[in-house]
Amino acid sequence: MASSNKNILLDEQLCFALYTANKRFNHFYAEALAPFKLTYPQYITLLALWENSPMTVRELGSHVNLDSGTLTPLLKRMQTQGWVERKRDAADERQVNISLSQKAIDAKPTIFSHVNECMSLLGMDEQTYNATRETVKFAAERIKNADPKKVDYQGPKL
Amino acid sequence: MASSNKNILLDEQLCFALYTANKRFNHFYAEALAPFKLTYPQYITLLALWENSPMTVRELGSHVNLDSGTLTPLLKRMQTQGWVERKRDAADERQVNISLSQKAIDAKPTIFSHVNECMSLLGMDEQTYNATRETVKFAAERIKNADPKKVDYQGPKL
DNA sequence: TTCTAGTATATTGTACGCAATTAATTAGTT
DNA sequence: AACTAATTAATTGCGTACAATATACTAGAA
Repeated sequence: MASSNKNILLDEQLCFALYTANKRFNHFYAEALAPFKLTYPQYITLLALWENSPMTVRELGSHVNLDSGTLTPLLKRMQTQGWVERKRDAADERQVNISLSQKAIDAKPTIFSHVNECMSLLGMDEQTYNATRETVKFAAERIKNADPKKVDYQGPKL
Repeated sequence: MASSNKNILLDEQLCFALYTANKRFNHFYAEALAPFKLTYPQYITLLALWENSPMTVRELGSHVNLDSGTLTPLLKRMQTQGWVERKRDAADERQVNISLSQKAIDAKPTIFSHVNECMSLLGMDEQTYNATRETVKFAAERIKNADPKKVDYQGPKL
């Protein structure tokens, strides 16, 4: 199987465009969420819980694509800040149920309206926004289904 | 100024699509680069250096969008692995010049052909790939120019 | 030349992100 | 009931990211 000898330039890489865009969004949300002392991963955790609370750590992780290694300390910090509550399930003590606190329930409209106002700064109309999101989702789906292990590396060991 | 009351759903957020796509790409490259024991940020550092070596830490950082807080330890690890060399500039001892090692120069074609083979697994034709990249770059540019600090938060302190 | 302002890198502290392992609990088999 | 396999969280270890600070050096003004 002949391999491509094509040159690889940083600014032409889709991965680098995504990497950069993601970091910019992180910075954007860090500022937008600063009044609430929330980080971006904490915010998407709240988004998931606002849609469905309570959830087990595993369920929550399947929504935000994070495992317990990330979620356990994150949720402990959110509990300390009063956003969520963590309770072992009485029926199945392996599970921990994560539920919204009253503070989180009350803050939802305030946070939504502030984030929506910040988002309007992007100056993207709804169609462009949706089209961009679907394009990114399409790429994400392709990446998900690609497994580099299928390409066995035969070259020298470096 | 009336703020939008629009609901915010996780799966409709562009930020979350980018966040997910970026993590998938990270995983993809982790596997693709495993034979070379390179992480993704180390790989883009090499890409920048293959285009232009040597560079100071600051110059390198402006290409990959990372500051010394990230680059200094990353470059030390890459030096330990034999990918780069770090030398204080004789003329201006504040600067540290980062240059490719012989190993990195030699490995370039091998890594390029292996990464290109892995990329072919995505099954994206060149036009789709380029269009997707430009769409993401366009969004990144918009985000860059938006400053949430311009939206002053008037609500209750949480 | 000496003081000061500016610049480049390094360090510190906090928070992810994830692979790998561990510990606790539950379910299934005999 | 006793043993085994599977499941769920928590923990550990490593590597980013980045704000804020510290340190070392250079350049410019008086």
